[in-house]
Amino acid sequence: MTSVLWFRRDLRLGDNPALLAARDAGGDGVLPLFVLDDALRRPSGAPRLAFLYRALRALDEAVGGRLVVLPGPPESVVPRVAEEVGASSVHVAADFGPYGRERDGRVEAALPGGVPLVRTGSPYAVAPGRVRKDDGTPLRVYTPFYRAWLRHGWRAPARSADVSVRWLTGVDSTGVPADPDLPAGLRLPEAGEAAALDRWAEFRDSAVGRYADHRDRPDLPGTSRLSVHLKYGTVHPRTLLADLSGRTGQGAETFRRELAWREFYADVLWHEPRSARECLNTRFAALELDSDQDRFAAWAEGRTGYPIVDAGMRQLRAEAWVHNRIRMIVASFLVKDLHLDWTVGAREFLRRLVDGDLASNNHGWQWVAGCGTDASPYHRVFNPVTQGRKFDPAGDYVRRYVPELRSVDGPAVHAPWELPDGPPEGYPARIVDHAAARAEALARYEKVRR
DNA sequence: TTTTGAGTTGTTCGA
DNA sequence: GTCGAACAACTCAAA
Repeated sequence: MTSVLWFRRDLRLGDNPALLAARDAGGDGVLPLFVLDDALRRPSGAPRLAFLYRALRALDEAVGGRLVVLPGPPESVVPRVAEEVGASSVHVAADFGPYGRERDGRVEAALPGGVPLVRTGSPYAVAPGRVRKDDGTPLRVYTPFYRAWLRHGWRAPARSADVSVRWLTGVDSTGVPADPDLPAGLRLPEAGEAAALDRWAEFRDSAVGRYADHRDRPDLPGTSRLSVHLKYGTVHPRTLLADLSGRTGQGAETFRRELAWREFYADVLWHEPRSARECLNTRFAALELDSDQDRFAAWAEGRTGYPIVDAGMRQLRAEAWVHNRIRMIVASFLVKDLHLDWTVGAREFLRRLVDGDLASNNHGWQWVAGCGTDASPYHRVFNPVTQGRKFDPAGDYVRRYVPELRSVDGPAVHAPWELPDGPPEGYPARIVDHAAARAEALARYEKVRR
């Protein structure tokens, strides 16, 4: 008996229940497969593709160079490979995204008779759809979800790292593609399972204790930087949660809540797949939007004249990653100051971010736009200067990414138009007046409210 | 069924 | 400079 283990976004061997299922079903060997699906490759930006390819190379090494990588539509590649090796089953970690669910349905239907697509585990500690209220309906507010999620609990990590699997060969592979062209100077985090575990160990042993205090500070290295590893499954959240269990303290608790946000948004998306592309709260379809391309370009290229916004958007292009606090600030600026459609900003993020995840990204944007799970406070408009002074108190973050402002010392960098000598040469003037833009946003939201 | 309490991440104004 | 209240109701969760 042989089986196929079809990797998707679970590019690791440790704590991998689908791997154990594949091994148990395929006593004579398991064929490790990755399908280069154009439907996923096309919308992913170069940073994400490069990271994916590097994670695949690490995985290939971990399976002794036997990873079969093939381009094409999964519904033709997977059945063909299954037939070629005479597999009696195909194993995956379940995918809960709108595209993945539909794709897996197609693959399932295309497999030869008697060969099941076996879904074991998921990229989440608790699979989307499992956490429910007593009456069986899903939760739409984060805090009650978090409590129910904790009550529900999760399995201990699967001990698959040391499991010996006989990896099959004999199927031709095109191999992992070369990295796409990356923006000059872009440095990506190291990919692969070992790198993920290293990163986690470093965070767990040093920064997690300070996480509650430092996680909001873009000028400090206070966050885990694990988002990209969770995105590609080079580490499973269950592994992190197990490691945290028994740890008291605000830092561990806050980090656990952040992991739960990821699970919450995946759950929301599972129940309402349309929320990937439109407001969860349909009333906001009537919100009056602008579509000024010049303003969008100024935002995307980091020349709005608001230092913290420009620093954030330049970091996005330079590093394919941005601190969450900064994501909120630049998102708020696009939505509330420029009155542009959140979906346009969400798409730009997904294209640029190495960790871009549909559920987390698009629901995060909806939180900022006020049309997602967070019910009401539409009057919450981020002030880019106040946010800068509060979360980048010395101005170090801004100066790191905006060279034109490096001559300005201290927090004065957050409002260069107030400098006695005026703003430094070369730094753009503000494209909008925040106070006026805020009033305009409140007026537009007020109309939708009724 | 009804009622009550609560809700990640904010800003501004006036005392 | 600091602090609390107002923003504006509304929806969701749970008793």
